[in-house]
Formats: sequence, C-alpha cells, structure tokens
Amino acid sequence: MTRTRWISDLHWVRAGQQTRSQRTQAALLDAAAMLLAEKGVEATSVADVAAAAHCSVGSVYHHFRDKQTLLYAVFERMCEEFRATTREALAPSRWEGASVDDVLRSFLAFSLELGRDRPAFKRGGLAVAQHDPALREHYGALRTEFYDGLTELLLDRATEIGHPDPPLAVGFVLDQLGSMLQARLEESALTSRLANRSDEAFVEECLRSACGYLQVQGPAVKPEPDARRGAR
Amino acid sequence: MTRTRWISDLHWVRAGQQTRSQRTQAALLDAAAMLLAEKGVEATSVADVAAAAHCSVGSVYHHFRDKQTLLYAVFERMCEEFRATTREALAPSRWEGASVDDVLRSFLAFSLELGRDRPAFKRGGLAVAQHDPALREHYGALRTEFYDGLTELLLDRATEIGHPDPPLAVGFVLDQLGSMLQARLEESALTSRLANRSDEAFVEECLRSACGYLQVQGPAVKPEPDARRGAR
DNA sequence: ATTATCTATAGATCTATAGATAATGC
DNA sequence: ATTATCTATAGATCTATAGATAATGC
Repeated sequence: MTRTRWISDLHWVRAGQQTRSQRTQAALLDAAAMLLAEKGVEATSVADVAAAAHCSVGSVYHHFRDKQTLLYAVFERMCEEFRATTREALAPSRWEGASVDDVLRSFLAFSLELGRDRPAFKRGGLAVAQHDPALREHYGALRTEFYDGLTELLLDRATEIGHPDPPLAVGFVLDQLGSMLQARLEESALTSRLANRSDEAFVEECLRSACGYLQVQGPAVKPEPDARRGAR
Repeated sequence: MTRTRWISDLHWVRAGQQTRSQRTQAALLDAAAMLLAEKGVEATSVADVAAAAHCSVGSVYHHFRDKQTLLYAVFERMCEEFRATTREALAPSRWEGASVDDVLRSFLAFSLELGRDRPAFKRGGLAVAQHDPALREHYGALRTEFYDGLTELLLDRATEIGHPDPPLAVGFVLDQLGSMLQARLEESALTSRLANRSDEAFVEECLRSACGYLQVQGPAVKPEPDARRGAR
C-alpha cells in the first residue's frame, strides 16, 4: 500500500496516483451522499454505493478502508463546503451599510437556499453525523462558529436594537430562527401551518417577529431601504 | 392460528388467551420502544428486543407477524397515549378564565414534560415513523389535531390579541414554539445558546417573544396574575 | 511496473420458521 | 387440550478480502 490520506488514526482514504482514481473517488462520494440522504446510513449498503457510482464493491474498498471511512469522508466533505461557504458569507466587507433587518433577511434566504440547493449533499453528511456523537459534536462546533459570526455582525448594529439586553436577545432570535429553519427544511416535516405558505411569506413573518422582539424598526419604516442594502 | 388483532391487512398482532401472553407482549413493546429510541430502527434486531424483554426470538414471532408489525405496534401505542393525553389536556373546562399567556405557558410546560418524562416511549415511536411515510403522515395528523385544539383555545381569547390578523398570528406563534420545542428536545441537539439555559429561562423568553408578536400583555402587566390562572 | 478495477466468495449478522418442550386453565 | 415458550437452523443480506484482469503513464 502506498501513500494514504488520514481522517483519523483508524480511517484512511487512499490518495490516488492516477486521474482515474480521483474521478472514481468523487463519484463514490457523490453516490454515497445521495443514497445516505435518501435511505439513511443502515439502509445504504456498500454494494448500493458501488452500483450508483458505476463501479464494483472491490473498488470501494480499494479507496476507503471500510464502510465507516467512506461515510466519514462524505461527512468531512460536507463540513468543508459548509465552512467555506459560511466563512465567505460572513466576510465583514459584504455587510457594510447593512441593517439588522438586512442581516437577518439574508441569513434566512441563505439558509433556505443551502437546504434546498443541495439536499442530498447536506442531508447525506447529516445522516452520517446522526450516527456518531463525535461527528455530531464536530458539526455542532461548525454551526456554532457560523452563529457566532452572525451574532457579532448583529451586535455591531446594537444601536438599532431597542431590547434592553442585546446579547441575550440576539442569541434568542438566532436560536429561534435556526429552529424554524430546521423544522421547515426537514424532509420528515411534520405538517405545520407554515409548510403550506411560500418561502417569501415565511421569511416576512419570521422577520416581523424577530424585529419586533429585538425592537428594531421593521423594513417598512426604514428610509430608503434599497439604498442601504448590503451585498447579495 | 386463533383470533388476531389487526393493525392493517398485512400486520396482525396475536390476541393472547392467557395473562402470561399480555405480560410478555407489554414487555416486548417496552423493550422495543427503549431500544428504538436508543439505537434506531435498523440497529435494533429482533434478538436484541427479545433479550431486553427476557424472552426468546421465537416468542416475538408468536406475538407479532414480523419485525415490522412489532414496530408498528410500538408506534400505535405511542399514538394512542399521545391522543389520550392531548385530548384530556385540551378539555375546555380546564381552561375557563385562562389568558393567552396562561395557555401558551401551559403548552410549553406540557410539551417539555412530555418530551422529558417518556423519552424512550416517545422517541421509540418516532423512530419508527421516521422510516415510513404513511406513519409519518399519521403522526402529523395527530399533531395537527393537537395544534388545532390549541388554536381554537387561543382564538377564543382573540380580544386579548392586538395583532391585526389573529388567525395568522396564532398559527405562526404555535409553529414557532413547536419548532423551538422540537429543537430543544431533540437528542441530537446541535449545541445552541439556549441549550445552556434552564427550562424556566427558555419558557420565559419564548413567552416574551410570543406575547410581543401577538401583542398581548406580558405576565408582569396583568392584574392579579395568580387569581386568573387556569388548571395546572 | 504500477495502479486501479473486477469477479467470486468467506464469514458474520439478522429475519423468520420448524419442531420440541413447558405452562395454563377449562 | 390449548396456548405460550424455547432451541436450533435455513436462507437472505451485507461487509470485507483474495486473487485475477485491465488500464495507466514513466
């Protein structure tokens, strides 16, 4: 066995020497992410993944030490994309001149888009995390990093916030919106009233509630709302 | 084979003739609910359930046609308890003289208690529902029934609500609180700010937000808050 | 020559059944 | 006599490996 790339002490992924190798590995990760999102960890067999990636079971084990390592790799790839995307989204330069309302609106739109655009991708990784406390914690830390960035962005605009305890209020509002987004994006969505409404109506009502709680002016009250809009 | 009790055309549960039979069946359902909550559907084998219930694999198949039927029975039992509990909780006589704030406060306390008291029970049933769209829908309908009852209770008190569109506002608030409760009670709770706070603080902040959105008077403003409290 | 892929299969589970044994209650 | 339980095992998966075959690129 030649050089390997390590996820942890026990899990290696072969670093391919040929272009063919990279193509197969990517195909395996894509196929696995899709199947994991669709059927979950236990219902997805290595043979299923191999078939969906148009290669053999033997090939899977040539690239990944075992099934768990393949799953870890799916999770790792999702985390990397999540980290890269959120870091870029939080770049302070993008937010000059943006109001609390702008930041929250963008947060909602961004999260909905992330959940809708790549459902297989994201849900595949989350399905893996569901089965391993360590991975769940790792994803939780990543999520916390994102929410901390948002919190900072919002507290920079504390002058707009009428609530007597801005740090508490911002933390609560982000938790609230995060919970509602999660419920709305869940595949297994237990039917709720808002499920029938459009994303636009959902976002508007969330903002009305959040801005009311924070005691910032709603979008209608602001002077020249469009001129103050940040990037995106 | 003698008389049977039917869950559906394909799933029967044997109606025991001896007291011994009922005891074993209950033990099997308890054991299954616990294991399902802990490890999920696929990771729970029939042998595991039998061992946890202190009986043999053969016994399991004497009582339940197959593994799926056993799982359905766990789900069915959870639904029955949920339905009975929520119907009792919504009895109009319990709510005479209660304010919007009282109703929402009780809803939060009730839901937290339900989620905390019988985690194995509830999560066992939900784990099963997760794997079957039809069951998920059935549970969704049950949940909708509960939320509809709550909505009615709240709209009976519409005079307290300052929001221009009470039906919309009540629907939104219940969705919001439901999402936050679900996120808080989830085992796989992705660390959030509120996870570190006590249930009391969580409830208070939820109420402050909800009452603000609905534009009802907060608990502090009400005259003689204790004298107007409903049952529980 | 090395790296990647495939086929075939061993070994470990897990579901479900058959047939023997034990307990119940009329 | 009937009902419930147990033991043992057949048959179906699924993971992982061994060994043969094909493609790559120095």
